[in-house]
This record gives sequence, structure tokens and C-alpha cells, in this order.
Amino acid sequence: MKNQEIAEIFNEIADMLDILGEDSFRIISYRRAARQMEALTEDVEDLVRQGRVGSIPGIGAALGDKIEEYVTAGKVGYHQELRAKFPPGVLDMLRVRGIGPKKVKVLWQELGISDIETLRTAAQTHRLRRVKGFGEKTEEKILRSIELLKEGESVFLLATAHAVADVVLGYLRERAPIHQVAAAGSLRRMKETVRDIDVLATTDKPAAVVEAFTHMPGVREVIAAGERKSVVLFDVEDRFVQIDLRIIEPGSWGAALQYDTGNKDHNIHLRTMAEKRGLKLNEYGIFRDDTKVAGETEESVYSTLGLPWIPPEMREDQGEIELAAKGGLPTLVEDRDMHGEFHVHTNATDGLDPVETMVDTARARGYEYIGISDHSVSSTVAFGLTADAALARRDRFRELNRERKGFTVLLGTECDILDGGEMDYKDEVLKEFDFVIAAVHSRFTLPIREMTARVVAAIRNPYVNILAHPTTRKIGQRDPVQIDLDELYEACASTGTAIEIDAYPDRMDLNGTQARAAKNAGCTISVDTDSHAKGHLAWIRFGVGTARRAWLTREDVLNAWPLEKVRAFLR
DNA sequence: GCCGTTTTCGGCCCGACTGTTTTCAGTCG
Repeated sequence: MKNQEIAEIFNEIADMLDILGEDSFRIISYRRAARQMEALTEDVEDLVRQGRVGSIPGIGAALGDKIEEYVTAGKVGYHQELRAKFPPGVLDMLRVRGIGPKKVKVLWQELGISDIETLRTAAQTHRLRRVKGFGEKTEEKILRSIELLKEGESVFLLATAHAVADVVLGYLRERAPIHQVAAAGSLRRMKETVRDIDVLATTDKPAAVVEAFTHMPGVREVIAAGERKSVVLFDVEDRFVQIDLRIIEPGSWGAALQYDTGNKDHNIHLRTMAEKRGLKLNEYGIFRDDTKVAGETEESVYSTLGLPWIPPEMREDQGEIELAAKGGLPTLVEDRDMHGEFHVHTNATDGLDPVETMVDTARARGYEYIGISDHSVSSTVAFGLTADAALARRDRFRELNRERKGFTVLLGTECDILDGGEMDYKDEVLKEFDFVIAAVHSRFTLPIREMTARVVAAIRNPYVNILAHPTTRKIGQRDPVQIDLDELYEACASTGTAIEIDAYPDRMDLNGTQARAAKNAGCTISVDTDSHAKGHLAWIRFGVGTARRAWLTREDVLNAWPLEKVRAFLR
């Protein structure tokens, strides 16, 4: 998929135009187009083939041509022309916190500074403060920001960010005079990675809350400390995450929550709708002239615009507003809909806990069933089981089912898909399991045609019920394999094979965008944690969050079904 | 560069914080 590559090109064009001081609305168009490319559920190459690039919101004639050019020629001429004007390193300077396009332009064109190292030396030797707009504090700030850049400011896994948010919210509840407090932003939208954590609080003592927030244990750096908004960098192991705190009046709680949750395009869309109704929407409420007409709850904000409340996970401006306006929002799957799961490991292979512990943890969660799916023999690093050893567990599983009345333990396997697409166990072994999960754990670098054929062959095996972590990516560690996901969706839909949202925090595979495409192709989705310890079963909330980002209902999710319906599916 | 039940031209979301300024530009989200 070239979607991401095109997004990066558009963003880089925007950066360059920004530095050159071009028309800001043109720049906004490039950035918006980049976001659209990232959010696209379809492969842009397919859209080009079908002549449908113009149907992407924010893509007109000029950007459509550039997309086609990239798909056919592998590059965009305009992008390369611009690039030729910039010494390498100039664009990097934008990554320094507090340095934007205007300052880069001055640094580059007036001081001849064209990379971060030179910028650092210039700040150290006080060469910057001679230029208009730069002073002593700017030099200090630049030096600190460059240090922070080296320490690796980066994205965080959703699960990590949630854990940090819980600590911060707990601290504020205990130590600051707040009424309400909550996390919003991409965390609340359940995005699989999070760049910063947005916290909202209501209080009648703002100064005391800012004081508590900026002096929390773990705060490394205070970026801003205003009465309405503060920003800190917060230690997370050997890295740090940005945390934004917004302080509002109780009457603006809903408006602020809305404002800080929706992504940029969702919010712009709502503000445009407000304007057409003669209203003004901001983080304090909805106003007619200067009178506030809504804002205490999120529901009031949406209903004033003629909309039902939209679930946070959907607020990406991917058609949800139009759907809501027509009264067509789906009823999304929820945590409490989950009846069990299938992708669970034990200490028989590379899990930490024995099967009894995993089963009882699942029961305590209120599940009706649990599938145990330890590794097959070829996964040597994961201590995969021989066919005999795997099937020999059947007796113990029968006992477990007798001992735990009203709860069902299913004997499954996470069976490797071998190089050529055959399964690691023979069919006569596979048919003995209650269910079979197929997964790629080797040869990640096959070319796209071979990899696609390999996985499609596994999907077509009559004993395979679920395809696990389809792209095999590990966030921050391993790129997704080269594979034609549309072909997988089609194969899964036509054979009645479920496809997985693997909610292990660094997998999140499929992600929300992909799972939505899978649903649209007619697939049933299995939401699993890939648990390797009892505590991991709780990660199902991130899988459900991803399913909600994919607009899935409980009818779409295999393990939101009761056991009898699941059994029929597995048969 | 995009887009249109007020428009095919003239608009384009809106506000907070900081630092360098004498009233505001730049950055960020």
C-alpha cells in the first residue's frame, strides 16, 4: 500500500511550502490530504485504477494528479522540484520543539543554518539572539529541545499511555482541588499509538491545579503553565510523554471533552456545521451571538447540531458525521458483549501461567468460554508442541470442563503457516482440535505475491477457523509483511474464516482502519489478546476499542457471540 | 489547493501560551 508513502510526501510538501511562506490555505490542503491518505481504508492504487481518487474528501484535480503520478511513476515531480531548493537537514529543524516554519526560514536564509547540529552550536555561542525575534530564552529553549529530541520523544503504545493516564488522573484526584477529571484525545479514541495524553479537569481553583500538575513526581520539563492550559513532559521508563492539561468551568465540561477528543477533521467538520446554523462552536460551548446554548455535556453539543452522540472511537471524520445525521450510526460492540476469546497461551508453550489459571481468570472476567491455542511444533522459539503432545491435552481439557460447570474450555492451536502455505500439523491432526488459528511466524520478508498466496492457502484450509495477526507487524520493532490484505479479506469472507484483531499491545493487528475494510469485505472478526499471562486477558478492552474504531457491532465479532453460535461457525 | 441548498470566486476552525515586543508574531494542538 502506497497510502502512507503518499501521506509522507504531502506532509513534506506542506513543510516546505510553509518554510517558503506560501499561501497557508494551500498548505492546509496538503496536510489535510495527508491525513486522508493515512485514514483511507482502501488501497490508493485500486482507487487510481478505478479512477476514483477524486472521491477522497480533500483531493481535487491537482492533488489527484500527484497521487496518480506517484502510483504510476513512483515519485512526484513537484515534490522533487521543491526538495531541490532545500539543503538536507533544513526540514529536520522543524522537529525541534518551539521551532516552526517561520523560524526555520530565518535561521536558514539569514544565518545559513541548515541542520540541527549547526543550530545547536549557534545557540551555544549566542549567535541567534542577534536576529530579530530570537532572544536569550529562545536560545536556551532550543538547546533543551535538541537534548530532548535526542532522548527519543516518540509514540507510545495505547496500553502504556492508558497506564500513565491512570497514574496521572489518580494523582490529580488525590492532590488537586478538582471536581471532574478525564483523559480525552487519541487515548479516548483508542488509537493504537498515542503521541500525547490530553487531560481535562474542572475546578474553581485553577492556580492550585496547575501547581499540582506541574509538580507531580515524574514531571521532567514544564513546557507551559497557563491558567487554562498547561503542558509537561512526563517520565515513562527511559523515555517521556507529553501531557496536556486543560482546565475549564463545569458548564463547559462536555464542550471541552468533545473538543479534545475528536480528531482535527472531525472537529473542523462540526464547527463548519455550527457556523451554517449561525452558531459558534469552541471548547467552551456552542454560542448563538454571545449566549451559550450548549456545552455542559457532550450530548448537548451534538444534539444542538442535530446529531446523536457519536462514540469517541468513531470521531475521525470518516463519514460518521453524515451517518449520524441520517440516524444510521451502528450500535458498536462493547466490553460487556464479549463472551470469551480464542487466542490464549499457557505454560505448555511460551505462556507464563498454567491452563487452570488462564481458565479461572477468564471465568472471573465473566466469560462463557475460553479457547486455549498454544504454539505448533515449528515455533521452536516458543516451545511449540508436537502433534501428539498437543492432542494429549484433550483428557485434561475434558476434566476442566467437568470441574467448571457452566464454563467451556476449547482445545485449539495456533498453528504455523509454513513457507509454501501448508500447515504445520497435518489435516488429520488439525481436525481433532475444537478450533484452529493459523499464523505466520517465519519468513517475514517474502515478496508480496508469495506471501499473499501462502496465507490465502492457509485460509482455504477447511480446518482453519481464524487467521491471527494478519500483517505480523510489531509496533516499533517489525514492519508489516508485504501482503495483499484485500485478497485475504476476500478469502476469509468466502471460506467463513474469521480474521483477527490481535490486541497484544505492540501488535494491534489488524488495526481499526484495516478491520473496517475487512468488515466491509464481509469478514467476521475475532478480537483476541494473544495472552501469555493471566493479566493479559484484561487487554481485551484495547481490542474492543479497536473493533469500535472499525465500526464493528457485536454481530461482526465472533467472540461477542454466545457459545452455540460460535460452535456452529467453527463447524 | 479545495469546495459550494446563500458561492465556480472568495472564502477557508479557533483559541492558549510564550517570548519578544510596545501591541503581537510564532508555535502548537
